[in-house]
Amino acid sequence: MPRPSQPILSTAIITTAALRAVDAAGDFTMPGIAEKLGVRPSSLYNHVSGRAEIIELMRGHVMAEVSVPGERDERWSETVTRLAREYRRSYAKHPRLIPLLTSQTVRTGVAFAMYNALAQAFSDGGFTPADVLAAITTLDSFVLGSALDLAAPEEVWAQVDEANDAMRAALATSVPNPARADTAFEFGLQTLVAGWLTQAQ
Amino acid sequence: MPRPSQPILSTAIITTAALRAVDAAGDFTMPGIAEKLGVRPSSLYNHVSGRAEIIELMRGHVMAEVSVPGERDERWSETVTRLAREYRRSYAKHPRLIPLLTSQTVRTGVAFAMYNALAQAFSDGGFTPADVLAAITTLDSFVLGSALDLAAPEEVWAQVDEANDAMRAALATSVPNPARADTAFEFGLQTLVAGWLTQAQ
DNA sequence: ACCTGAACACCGTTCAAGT
DNA sequence: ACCTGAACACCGTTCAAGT
Repeated sequence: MPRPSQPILSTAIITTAALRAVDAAGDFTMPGIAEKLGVRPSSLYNHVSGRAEIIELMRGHVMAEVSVPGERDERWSETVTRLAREYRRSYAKHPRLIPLLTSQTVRTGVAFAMYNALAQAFSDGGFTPADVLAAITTLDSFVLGSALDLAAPEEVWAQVDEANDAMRAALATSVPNPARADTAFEFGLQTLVAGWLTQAQ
Repeated sequence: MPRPSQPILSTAIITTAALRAVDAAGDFTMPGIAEKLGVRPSSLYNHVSGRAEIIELMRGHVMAEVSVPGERDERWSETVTRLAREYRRSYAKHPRLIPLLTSQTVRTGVAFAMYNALAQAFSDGGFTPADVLAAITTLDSFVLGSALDLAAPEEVWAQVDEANDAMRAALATSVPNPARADTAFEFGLQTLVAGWLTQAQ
């Protein structure tokens, strides 16, 4: 059947298949998702330009899940906190995707609604435009780094024999992922917000 | 010449060649570095188990450049600041390597001296063991995320037409990488330290 | 111990051929 | 417009053969 009357593929279908493969195996291949979709690898090129575009489609899919709240009656720092949690939560749904996204950082499209909301919040907090940009970048780095932590294996903090007393005590408190990663993210977010509140006076 | 009396290769030589390729092209291949070294791809396997080990060797090379200071007469927060800068500086030497390191986060070996020093500093600051672990994880996420930012292309903050007023003003302050990334890192580090000082009372 | 040469399975991508 | 089949260049890895 060279060409069905009804198209079998679409960018959405390809994106979903690729995301499923990444969730399951940590990576995807063109032949792999083609097989899952009952199609030949070359068929994919009728809908996407190549592997790179599929990665960008997955990035867009994740970003589209970030819901940016409208105006609310709350302090700017509470807005930042909520946006940060929401941002990270969308990454957390597909932890193994994050490493694939890091080879090319792109801040465009859907995500811009969130950047705008963050800019407004920091601006409300009294930050100068230059500091607004720096603060957003900080949050971005922190959220991305934290998301990478989610995909990390259990034994990230091994090598206890090399630890000093302070580090050994810290390691003794550790619990399995993703609970540890969650706790660490919340603590770090509190640190950042406390810092911004200080900087904003 | 099937086998020279003096070995041509070593893990160090292979690591350096791979690092050079990553710096230049953002990636490396087995045939690629073999050619640079005037050798056949299969020869590499006499010294490394494969591509994955070469990546770990590069990680080790970068981590080995992190110099951890001995005891000094300074506040714990100053120790943390200095370690964070040093940590990030070692990453910054090979920005394009960072994406290759993110598919598998490992905190072992050489880096442990730094983690120990950080644990001691936060412990001196009065943090509980659980919070020490969280604080180190926060710093780790932030430094890694910031390092990724270094490898980002210039037009990371494009799409100005979608920006609201606050975001537009922030973008107007932007300067080329890596100056922007440097500024953002320093601002973020100040935020974190201010936050930790607040949390530590 | 260490480099070579040949081989294998696999990948991403292209493109003319079909409907 | 969209799927197929064949083809290409390339990759990572293995392994017997050489010294």
